[in-house]
Parts: sequence; structure tokens; C-alpha cells
Amino acid sequence: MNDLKTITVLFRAYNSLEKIIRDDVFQYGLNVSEFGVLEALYHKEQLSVKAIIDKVLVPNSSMSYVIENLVSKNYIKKVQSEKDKRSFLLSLTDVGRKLMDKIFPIHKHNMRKILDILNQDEEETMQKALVKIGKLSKSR
Amino acid sequence: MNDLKTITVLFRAYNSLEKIIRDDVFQYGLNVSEFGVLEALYHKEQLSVKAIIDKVLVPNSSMSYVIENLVSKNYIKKVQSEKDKRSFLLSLTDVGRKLMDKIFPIHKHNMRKILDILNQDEEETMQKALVKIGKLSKSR
DNA sequence: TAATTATATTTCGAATTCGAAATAATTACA
DNA sequence: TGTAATTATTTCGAATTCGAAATATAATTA
Repeated sequence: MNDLKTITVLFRAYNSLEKIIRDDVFQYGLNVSEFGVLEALYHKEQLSVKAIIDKVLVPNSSMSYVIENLVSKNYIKKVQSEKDKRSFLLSLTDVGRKLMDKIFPIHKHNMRKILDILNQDEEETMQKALVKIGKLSKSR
Repeated sequence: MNDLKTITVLFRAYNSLEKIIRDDVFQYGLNVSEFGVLEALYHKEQLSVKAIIDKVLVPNSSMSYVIENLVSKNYIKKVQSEKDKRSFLLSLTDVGRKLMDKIFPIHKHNMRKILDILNQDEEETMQKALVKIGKLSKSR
């Protein structure tokens, strides 16, 4: 290959998906960053701010803002770690969990429906390739 | 397939690449949106605002801001179309072209080096898959 | 143990991005 | 032709995102 079309189409695909997710979670008063944090906690019970940053790919300064909003919406709680007082542990509140119980299955179903325009080989190959690219830079 | 890993890795890959490009063009006082506009005009000579928006995947309201900055940096010029006075035509200034002559080949080389961690089949398959996903939503 | 370095997180101000509404010009069509 | 609908672009205010510097705690090391 000799051109940068792959980058173009990657950006386009990202934008397309991001837009779909944005519109989807907007109905619930969330933005994509907020949804990312809730999703991470939905699967992991408890995570430090640091761990969330690594998962959700938002720079630390932005993450503070996202977390603050989620706390003030009462979807997550934030407790200082006893072990390491620099660290803060995040988890869903009951309200937050109830929200995710409601929206995550729908979200997952919608996303799967989208990915199913790819056949299995295609999706697997793409996934492997994207993993390689994703390892290039420690995001922010 | 049954999970959303593909979306996760797509987001991660995008972030990774975007970060690399951001750091790259930052040296020249540009952000990624600005670079996108310059790149489009470097390949196309003249494009309307509308056409640029479709290429660069930035919402129209944001694009006004990006264009304004590029004009004030004297990298592009903006002329009202005679044919259709709603429309404005953009093109590189000499300064803008000189800048792109300098940075685009390096940028292209760097990007190609990154993509070359994929073998050809992999890149082709991924490209096809990404195109499908990119067609899902008219970006913004 | 004191001083130094490393890590986790927040604060800050600035830049960017957003969607919605406004403006201006063109096209459709009654 | 006149009015309505469509298209291209900008304006607006608000939300989000950014990197750099600050803070607070922990780990290392002299």
C-alpha cells in the first residue's frame, strides 16, 4: 500500500460510530465520555480514577471534569482509598446501576447490529489490525 | 461475534492515531482539524466550505471557526462564489502551500511507517470493513 | 529519617467543539 | 411571479477538552 486511505477510513468509521453512540446516549442525558465511565464501572464494580483513565482514553484533566459531573448526577460515588490516599475509588450508585441496567443491553444490541454488517472473518481481521494500531501510543 | 470489543479497539486505535497526528502537527502550530482542511486543499486546489465539511468530518459550526483561524494565519483564502453567492470557495495561499510542501511528505511518510505494521491483506481487509462502518452515519 | 523522585488527582485558563437558531441566497412549485 | 422549502454558512452560548502547573501522598534512596 502506498497511500493514507486507511487513516481516512479509520477516522470516518470512528466519527460515524461516535456519532451514533453520542445520539444514543444523549437521550439519557449523557455524553460519550460519561457513558464510557459508566460502562467501565458496570463491568468492573470498582475502579480507581487512574484505572478509568486508562480504560476510557480521556486525559486526566478532562476525566476530573467527567467524574465530577457523574457524581453530581448521582450516578457514581467516589471514595478516597484507605490503602493509598492519593487514589480515589469509583463505583456506581444504585441510581447509576439502575440506569445502566436499563440502557446497556439496548446499547449493546444496537452496536452489535451495526457490527453485524461485517462478516466474522472481516471483523476478526479488523480487530487484530486495530489492536496493533491502538498499541502505538499511550493515548493522551 | 458477541461482544463489543471491536468498538473498543476501534476507539483505541483512533485515539492512538489521533494523538500521533496531533503531536506531529502541533509542531507547526496546527491542530488536527486545521491540518485536515489544509490536506484537503493540498489535494484539491479549491473546495467550497460545504465540500470541506464533508471531507474533514467537522460540523459546520465548528468548521467556521477552523476556517477563520486558517484565514487569519494566512494559510488559506476564502472567496465568495460568483455562481452561488451562498457558497464560499477555499484555497491555499502561497504561504499555506509552502507549509504543506514542507510538512505533508514527512507526515505521509510517518503515517505510512505506522500503517506498515500491518501486512497488506490485513490492511486491505480492515480498510474494507472500516468503509462499511463509515457509511453508517453522515458524521455530524 | 530527610530529601528526592514518582504517582494520582485536581485546578486553571485557553482552545476547541458542539447543536440550535439565525441569515442569506437559491430552488421548487403553486 | 410570489411564496415556500431547501441549501450554505455564520453566530451564539454552553459544554467539553486540552496541556501545564499545582497539590497531595507514597516510594525510593542517601
